[in-house]
Order: sequence, then C-alpha cells, then structure tokens
Amino acid sequence: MSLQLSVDRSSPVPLYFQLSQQLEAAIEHGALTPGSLLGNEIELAARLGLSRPTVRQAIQSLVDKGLLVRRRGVGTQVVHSQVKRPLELSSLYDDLEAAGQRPETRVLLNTTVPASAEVAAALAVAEGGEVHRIERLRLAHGEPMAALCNYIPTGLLDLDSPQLESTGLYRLMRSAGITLHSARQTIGARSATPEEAERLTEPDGAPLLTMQRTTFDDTGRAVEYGTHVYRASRYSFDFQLLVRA
Amino acid sequence: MSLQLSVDRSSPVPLYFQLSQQLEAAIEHGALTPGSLLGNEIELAARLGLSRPTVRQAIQSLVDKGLLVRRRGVGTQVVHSQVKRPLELSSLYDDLEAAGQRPETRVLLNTTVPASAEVAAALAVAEGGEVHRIERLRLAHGEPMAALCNYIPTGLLDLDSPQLESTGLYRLMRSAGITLHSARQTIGARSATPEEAERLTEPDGAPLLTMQRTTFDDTGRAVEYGTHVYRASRYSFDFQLLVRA
DNA sequence: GTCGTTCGGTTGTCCGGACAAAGCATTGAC
DNA sequence: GTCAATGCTTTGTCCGGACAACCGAACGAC
Repeated sequence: MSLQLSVDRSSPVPLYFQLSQQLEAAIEHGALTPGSLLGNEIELAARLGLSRPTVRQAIQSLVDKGLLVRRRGVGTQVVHSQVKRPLELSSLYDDLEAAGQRPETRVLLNTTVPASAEVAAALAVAEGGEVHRIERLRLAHGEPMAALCNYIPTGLLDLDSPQLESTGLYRLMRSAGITLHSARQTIGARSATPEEAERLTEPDGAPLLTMQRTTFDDTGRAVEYGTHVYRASRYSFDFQLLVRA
Repeated sequence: MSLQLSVDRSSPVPLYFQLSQQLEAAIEHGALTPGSLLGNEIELAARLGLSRPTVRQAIQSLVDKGLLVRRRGVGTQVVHSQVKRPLELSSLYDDLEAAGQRPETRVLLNTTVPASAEVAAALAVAEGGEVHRIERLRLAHGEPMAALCNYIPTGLLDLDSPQLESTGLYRLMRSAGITLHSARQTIGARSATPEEAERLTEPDGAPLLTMQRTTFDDTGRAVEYGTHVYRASRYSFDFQLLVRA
C-alpha cells in the first residue's frame, strides 16, 4: 500500500509542509484509512530522502490538528473519526459561504460614535473616544439569520459599505494587513426584544443565541468588538475541539 | 533584566518542558512583561547550556498556546493580551469548581436503555443495543444551573452514582484509563418545555442554552454523547480561541 | 498453562551545525 | 531630502546522529 509521496526541493514551500499536506490529502482522500499505521519515521524519511526531524515536523503538525495519534513503541496511526475543523476564528460570512448558503449582508449603519464604557473597556480605548460602529443584517437564502453589531477602533482600516456587503469583516481586516491572533468569546442566550424580533422576523420573545467577541491582533491590540444575536431557530454553533495535552 | 532560568538535567522532565514552564510562569507572574523581547534563541541556549532546537521547542509550545509571537528578523515577543484558556474539553463540573462556584450534582437517573436512532448514530453502536443513560442536575450555590443527559457505551467504565455526585464525568473517564481526544459540539438555544422549566426553576418558555456533544477517545471511538440544557439567565459559554496559522 | 523476562521495534528527547529568508537600520547615491 | 542598496540580526528550515523510554510479542522457566 506504499502511498505515493514526493517532495520538490526546488519549491520555496518548506519540505515538512509539503509532506504534511500530502499526508493530510491522503487521509482526506481515503488513501490512508483510519486506524492504519503510517510506517516508521526512519524508513519514511529514507524513502523520501529527508531527515527524520523534517518528517517528524510534518507528522507533528497533523497530530496537532488531531488527524494522527502517535504511540511510543507502536507507531503513528490515522485517527479514526470525523474530524473536520477545530473551531477557527472565522466570520459568519465565511461559515455560511462554506456551507453553500449564499450569504448576503445588509449594512444598516456605518458611522463613528463615541465609545460607551462597555466598548471602551473591550477595545481598551478612552471612554468617549471615537470608534467605528457597524450594524449589519446577515441573511442566507434571503432569510435573516443574525443581527451583527461591531465596534472598531478608528484608523485601523477604512470601512466601505459596499465592501462590507460583499464579504466578511475578518476578510477585510486581513487584507488590510491586520494579523488576527486570538479572540475572547461569550456565547449565551436570551429572549428577543420587540425590535430584534421584527428585524429577524421572529415572534416576540423568541429565544436568541447571543455572542460577544473581542478580537486581538498579534501585538495584543484589540481590533474589534462585536455583539451579535442569532435566530436560534435557524442557527447554531457547530464545532470540533481537541484535547490539548 | 536577565530572567532567572535554569534546568535540571537529572530530572526526568524533558528539558524543553522545564524551560517552557519557567517561561510561562515568568509571563504569568509578570517577570516577562507584554511586548518585551525574549532575547535571541542562540544566546538563550548558550546561557542555559542547551542546544538551540531544545530552546526552540520550548518557545514553540508557548507560541502554540498563544503566549508568544515570533517575528523573523525581530525576535520573540510576549503577546500583549489577556490570554487565559483556549477552550479546553473540560466538564461543566471542573469549570464551575475552577470558578469557585462549589458545584453539586444530583443523579436523577442511572440505568441502561436501548439506544435510540439518534444515540446509536452518535455513538456508532447498533440501534436498540444497550447503552448507559445518565441524567443529572448540576447546581451551583444550591441553585440549578443545568440539566445533563448522557449516553455512554456499556463496558467502558462502571458508573457509580455516588462517584458521579462527587466529581465530573470526564474525570471519571480519565481515571478509568480513557484518553479523551476530541469532541464535536453544537451549541444552540430554545425555549424551555414545562418540565425543563420546573426542573431548572425557570419560568415557562424561558430561553435555554443547549449543547450537544459527542466525545471521542484517541482510537476514534465515541465514548460519550450528551445533550445538555443550561439556564441562559445564569450561564454562558466563555472561552478564548486562537487563530491557527 | 501461566507468568515473568528478554528483545526488537518505534517514538521521544537532545545535540551541534549549516544555510536561507525576512526585518530593520544604516549607509550611500542622486 | 529622498530613495535605493547594503549589511546585521534574528528566526525559519534542514541535516545527521545518538541515546532513552516505552510497547508488544516472543520466549523460557516454573
């Protein structure tokens, strides 16, 4: 069953990355069946003309992704389950698009406002200082799914309403050169206010899923704070998580 | 500012792990302030009498945890923000205990039942086959917080009601030699049924937070399926997540 | 037959070195 | 003064090797 692997040394792509991608593809594609051993590292390295550390680095990255399990004295096995994605920091827009839901956005508000105490605390800016405020309605198949309200420090990027309608906020931020690093989230639930109910075409007092999120870039700066509400009847958070050893 | 670091070569604890723990402690403790450079790897290795790969491994583990950021040509910086925990696979019991809430459990049901279609699909067992069913009420400060319903394949571990009342399910599993690996979760919301409302001392139709989770061990076997409901007025999911590069 | 021992195989840890790539500051040309 | 070229620092990648720890299976003693 000697899997077909090869690396291109003239490519600028790191060797360990080439290998890990090929292995991941083989797993995804079914060439490496769940539970099967991967063959020992030494021999694999020899077969590819790579050193063992390089092969180990490739394997380790897949272990971190949860696709492989290593067992000392046994070998490296393909994990047996339906691992999909370990909860990425993705925007709702991308999520819907990936699910083939054809997302749509209506920008209801796009302006600057003085920061409230809550917003100032989340973004670590001065209370009363100017921040962007964006309110959007997200639809899928023409049906409202969620009402999004975001606050963004001024000067980070320019927020163009047409652009906001055609893509997600995170994608805009990334293309503005911001490196997203981490986020702090709170997910809860409550009943809809009359305004929310109308906006989302739900009955009064319908249960809503709420999410607040503050996102940081790699310098530790808060770059976004959002409070969102989702129609519980049409949306739920769905993700995979790994046990960190 | 030459931070006080040292490793014990006679210890069975890996050197890179000793180092990463000391660095993490230094960050936690404030000895390494956010934004400060860590000093280059070569010099750090020389100072500790370690090789560069070992030092890199230690640093890399903290990068993976989101505490450090590396920049080629610049150095390694302590990230500037309030990173706490990146969403572990922990039980509600542990969460509450860590928050100082003194959790309490009442086992309402602990028996075996034939697997319904839903349960059979989640646990990958035969429909109609025997599975454990556990219903518990989780309280904090004497107040109901959540109603938990779990299904567990038979033969994995014995489920002792007294033990279930004094600790969390995951802790029981781990001490039974099961290595938890990953889980698939869905978080949503809905209105309480009259029975749920009474059990949780909420008004009829109150919004509830719902979570379904299937947990897998490192062989890919499903070891637990649970459907839980939380009082939205008293509980929310709170976590940090990192952007995977 | 049962149990402890030994042994081969595999991953875990660690070393020392080498070159490449990227960022930043300084220098130099215009 | 402005801008491009240069050089230094730092991390990124890769190599080849060595020994330790652990697992499982085969072996042998009782």
